[in-house]
Amino acid sequence: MSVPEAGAKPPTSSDVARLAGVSRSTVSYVLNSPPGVRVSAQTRERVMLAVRELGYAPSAPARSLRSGNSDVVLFPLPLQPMGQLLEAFIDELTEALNRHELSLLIHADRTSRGADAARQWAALRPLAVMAESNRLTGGAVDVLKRAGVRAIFAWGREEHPDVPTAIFDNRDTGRVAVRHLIDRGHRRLACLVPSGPLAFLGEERWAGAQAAAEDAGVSLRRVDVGYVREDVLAIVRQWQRESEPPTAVFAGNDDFALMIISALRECGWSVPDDMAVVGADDLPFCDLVWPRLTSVSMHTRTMGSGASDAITTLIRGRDYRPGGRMVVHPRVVVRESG
Amino acid sequence: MSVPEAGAKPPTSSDVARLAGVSRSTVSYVLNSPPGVRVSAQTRERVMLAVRELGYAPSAPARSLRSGNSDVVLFPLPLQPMGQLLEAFIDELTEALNRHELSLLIHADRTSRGADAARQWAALRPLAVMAESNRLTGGAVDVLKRAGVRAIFAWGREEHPDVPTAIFDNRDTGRVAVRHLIDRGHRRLACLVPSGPLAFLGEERWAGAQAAAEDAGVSLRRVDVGYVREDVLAIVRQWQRESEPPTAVFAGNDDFALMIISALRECGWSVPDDMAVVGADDLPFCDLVWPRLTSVSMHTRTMGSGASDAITTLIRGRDYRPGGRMVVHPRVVVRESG
DNA sequence: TGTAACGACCGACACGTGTCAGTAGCGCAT
DNA sequence: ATGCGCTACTGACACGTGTCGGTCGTTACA
Repeated sequence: MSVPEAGAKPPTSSDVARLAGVSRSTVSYVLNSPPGVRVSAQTRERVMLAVRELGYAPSAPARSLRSGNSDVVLFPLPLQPMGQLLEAFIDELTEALNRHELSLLIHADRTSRGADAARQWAALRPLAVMAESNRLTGGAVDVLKRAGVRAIFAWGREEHPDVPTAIFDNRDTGRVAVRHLIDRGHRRLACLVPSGPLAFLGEERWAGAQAAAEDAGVSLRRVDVGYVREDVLAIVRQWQRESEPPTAVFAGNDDFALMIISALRECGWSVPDDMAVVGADDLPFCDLVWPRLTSVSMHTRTMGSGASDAITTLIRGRDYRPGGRMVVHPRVVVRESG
Repeated sequence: MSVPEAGAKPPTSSDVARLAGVSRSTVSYVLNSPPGVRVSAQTRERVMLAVRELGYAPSAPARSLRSGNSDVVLFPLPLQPMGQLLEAFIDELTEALNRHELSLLIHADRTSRGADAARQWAALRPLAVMAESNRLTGGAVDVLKRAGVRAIFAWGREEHPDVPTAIFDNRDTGRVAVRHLIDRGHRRLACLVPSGPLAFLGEERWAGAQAAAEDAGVSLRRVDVGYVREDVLAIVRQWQRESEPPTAVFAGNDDFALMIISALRECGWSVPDDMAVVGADDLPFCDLVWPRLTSVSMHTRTMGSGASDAITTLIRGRDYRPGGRMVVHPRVVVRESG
């Protein structure tokens, strides 16, 4: 067994056939064992031996050229903004797909969208594509369908008009958070709306929070705030000067919940007695701080396997029926802070 | 322009050629414009029009079958444990590779390793593979080399014997943290060693911390601790009963730093006056809490572009020379907590 | 008028695989 | 002796692409 050089030419099934003293077709039959084909035990063994000897791996490009598509589920992912939230989702999706002999491929590019992006994705001839909803615009779906992609899914905050969408509706997040606080008896509420790269998240959560407050006839004030500690401290100082400050705050996300709790204690207020605080995202540290942080969780893990089911169904049976609407229902994980 | 069905057969360059009234070769020349080939402007335009009309995207499998390899840099990634730390690294790597017309593909499978895994990766015929060091065992490297992979890299905590490795040495992390505390004048130190899924990280950081303390002749105690809040509280209570408790603690990671700061204040101690605290990983919340959290940062972003440079160098020029050793030097980001 | 050079395009091949149709060998019933 | 069915295998084709060599028409020059 000679030492291979990097960049060498890969061994082909012809090499294996030659070494095993059989035809190339036989090699293919041994490796794929299609229904209704018999190969004698000793031939099979000779082939497998040659495979191992050469370190042969069938060329995925060639197979998918031949078969028309691959075993790839493509997940174009902008890693930047959604990192923590999507991790469990991807994790579960991966495992579920692996169980079906499919492999998840995460294509990490953040730049392209629309038809251009679709052409890039289509070039890989994947079985399925699960893309962010707002990147599937301007004919992107058509390009993918034309390219033979069997299942097209969207995920994100907006439902896609033509494609089943896994909806992370952040209005719901705001809604359940505020409803929880109202159920706890609070009547004067505040909602932090963070600026910065994830501002859109804050806006949506605010919208849901506002709706919930209106429904219940409870006062809710909007507080815009930058992603720095001093802003949060200023807000608390302001509240301290008021005669009727809020008694509970939905912080918009866990980072801000952490900040505002720190700020409150810095100013001598206690949580949750003087002020209840609810975060969102259910990050790991929610369980690790004093007081433990009540937060809104999207059980994205469950959703991962759900998405996998949908994908495999669409791939196997070929009735492609848009309109399935998977909504992630957020729920409040009640801890000590509110 | 008819409505395409999902699962349709993708258009080929022959379709484009037919529609444009030229030969297939001409289509290929228009799309790739190889050196020394001329195509008239009007022909070119007719072809491009047909391309758009059909939504044609050249089949990546077919191209890489023809050319022998793809434009893919494969990154087999177990998303689970390293999430936050790797995010910036991947982010930067993606952008750097995109600049070279290469695309990063993250293959999310956690199960396989060694030669089996290598065969799976090799099947894609990628240009380069950047895998976790401890998965490149048992002939995996040979399989990849045999499969024509031009550049093989490892990343992780151990240097790979045969392959350039990007080393995240967590002993260094412990070392710089403790050295920082010593420089600040502390002489009685503690180091938290977390249990749980990331225990190995804690062990390495502890090893480095211990070495730094020994070098300086300073006392450092090891404190094993579970990933729950109560353990941390118990530790602080224990310290309060001692006559000469530590004056500074390296918490092992940012989560524990957060916990121990909370616990300390719960018990009436102030940070950093009564106890200095240093975390590690430099998570986003370090800047958002009171007091701001001093932490050890690995500037993985820089490393991403470094890795990209190495990869492209190895791919373009074909002199493959193992032994390059990229070490990520951690550095202390000094804030208020210690 | 002959021919050389050149621009613009085309035909044919190879890449590695899966699979269909076919064949050689053999036992067995007619 | 002939035909049939079965096992175990092989030969040949198609998948979609990039590229080499070749051809056809036009222009330039002697």
